[in-house]
Amino acid sequence: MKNRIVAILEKALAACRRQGLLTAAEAPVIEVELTKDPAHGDYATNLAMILASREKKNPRLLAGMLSEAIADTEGILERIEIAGPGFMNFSIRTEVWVKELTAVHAQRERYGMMDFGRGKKVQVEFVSANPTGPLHIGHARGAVVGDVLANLLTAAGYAVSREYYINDAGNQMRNLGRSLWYRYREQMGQSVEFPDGCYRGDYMKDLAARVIAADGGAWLASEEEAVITAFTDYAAGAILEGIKQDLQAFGVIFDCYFSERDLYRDNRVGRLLAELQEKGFVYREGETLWFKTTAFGDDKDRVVVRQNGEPTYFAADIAYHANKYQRGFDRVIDVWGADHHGYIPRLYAGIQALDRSPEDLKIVLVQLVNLLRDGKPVAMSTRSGEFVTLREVVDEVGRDAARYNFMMRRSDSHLDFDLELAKKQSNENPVYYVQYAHARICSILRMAQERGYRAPTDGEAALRRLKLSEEIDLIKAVTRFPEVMEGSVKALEPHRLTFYLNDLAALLHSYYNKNKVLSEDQAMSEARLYLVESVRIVLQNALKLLGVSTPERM
RNA sequence: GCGCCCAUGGCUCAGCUGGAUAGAGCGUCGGACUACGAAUCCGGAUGUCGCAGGUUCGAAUCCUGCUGGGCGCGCCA
Repeated sequence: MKNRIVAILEKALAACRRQGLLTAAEAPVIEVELTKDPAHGDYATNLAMILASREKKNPRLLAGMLSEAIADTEGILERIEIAGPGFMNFSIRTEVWVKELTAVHAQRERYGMMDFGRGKKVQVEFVSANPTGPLHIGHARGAVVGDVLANLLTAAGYAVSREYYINDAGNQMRNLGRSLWYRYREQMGQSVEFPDGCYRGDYMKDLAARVIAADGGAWLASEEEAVITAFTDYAAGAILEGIKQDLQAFGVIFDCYFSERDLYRDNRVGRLLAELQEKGFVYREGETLWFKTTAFGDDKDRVVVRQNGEPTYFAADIAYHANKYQRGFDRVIDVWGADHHGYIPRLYAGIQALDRSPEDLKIVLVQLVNLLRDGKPVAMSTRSGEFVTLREVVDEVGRDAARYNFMMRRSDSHLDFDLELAKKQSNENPVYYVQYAHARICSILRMAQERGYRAPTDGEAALRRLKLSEEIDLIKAVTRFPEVMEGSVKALEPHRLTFYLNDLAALLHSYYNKNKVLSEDQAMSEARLYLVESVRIVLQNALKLLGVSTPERM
């Protein structure tokens, strides 16, 4: 609908320019928005005020001129009003709103889906937690953000791949193997002192027990270095397997798990560094290799190969991103914890040295979750083993409530997650408000079937009965869905969906309480069935994108 | 010290990239079930959009400077 107004305005604008009524060199971008106040009609544009400054003319006069030039060939406009400093307010005819619903019914589960992605390959990389322990509640937020972003991009017509980067090549991995080694010895009856940096959670005890169950004390006889290497692989593999299962229970399924070790396997890191050195972005200082990130706006240059000859994490990350583009992704989205923000300029420098545009990389920052229990902060640390796992959250709060909760704030704002509150208040959780609206409609549909009522199939005649202001408001909300989708995808802001859903559910509940859908008047009932069914379709489509279920009964 | 993010009713947060009288939820006060489901609805109260300037027809939104909070500044990952 918005686009139709824009199109009408474009024609009017062009007409005015042809007639020499407008003289400025370039035509402005036309912006049309939904009005907040019904007194301002349905849509409004500030076009005349934008023109006013360019043309040096009175905005209200310009608005009048544009209004004269408008040719409403489709007959969708009830009236145009000029208001305030020069707004043009458009009121859409009621029948036109009602007719919009036919698109919802025609497209059903495709309603709101778009194709502007044009099949371009996009990769969303998220979670990417080191396999040193189970995922905890902090990872859960990133998991949902990444997953829903991927859903949104898919819905916009992109070819999306979900990827998990496994940082399995650093010192942390070695610590993991060593931690298991100490636990193992402890359980074999030796007295051990755990060095700093060890992972001490219960899951390590379980792993040690599994090793003992399989091999007994056989490892005690082996040389320590060899044991640690073997234990590292074993622990990382087992933990990663657990992570995959936890993610699956949370409704998150990756297309690809990419191992950092693979980057070293055929010397991709080394070859990449050589290439960058050739291009002049890498220089040597003694044994150390530096990347000239300052050439791309970073504060200082960064080391890519240490004095001891080992490449840094950063070096591997450049190689990793080079690899992403080599795999044909036109656009790469990384979802990171906000504590990594200082790393952003570095990575942008990296991809630009590879001749990629900064446009090809988008980093979405997710603020860490502030975990509370009864209002008091809970300290979390993977190493000490004190944390609430993703699995526990899913089991206790439920998948739907957990996912919806994480989607209720912009990803870059802090999020308090109170465990007791989430559990205790599960019945008052906003997710149920939305799901209840869906279940309610399903209930009406069941009742309608019993009475032998059917929503009209093409139904334009029958739909003329929908003319209450609550009905038009509901239709407006329903048909706004594609616009919400588009904005949400383009801004990479999935939280907009939950706010929209809340609005839509509120209108539905309000309408339900005020007006009976099913009555003695069959034609009226059927028209209203058509309306609530369209609400249901949109609720379902949006909830599906969030990975939240749509119960027919609750 | 330098950099990034944040500051909006009592609390938690939106505010569609500069629009008209700043909105929700929770909480609070008062109402609505012989009803298609009360996990719902209806109504009331609550604001110097951190402070001070600036940009313009117009600022919660953009710029500058303060104040207060979070995070980051490794040849860790």
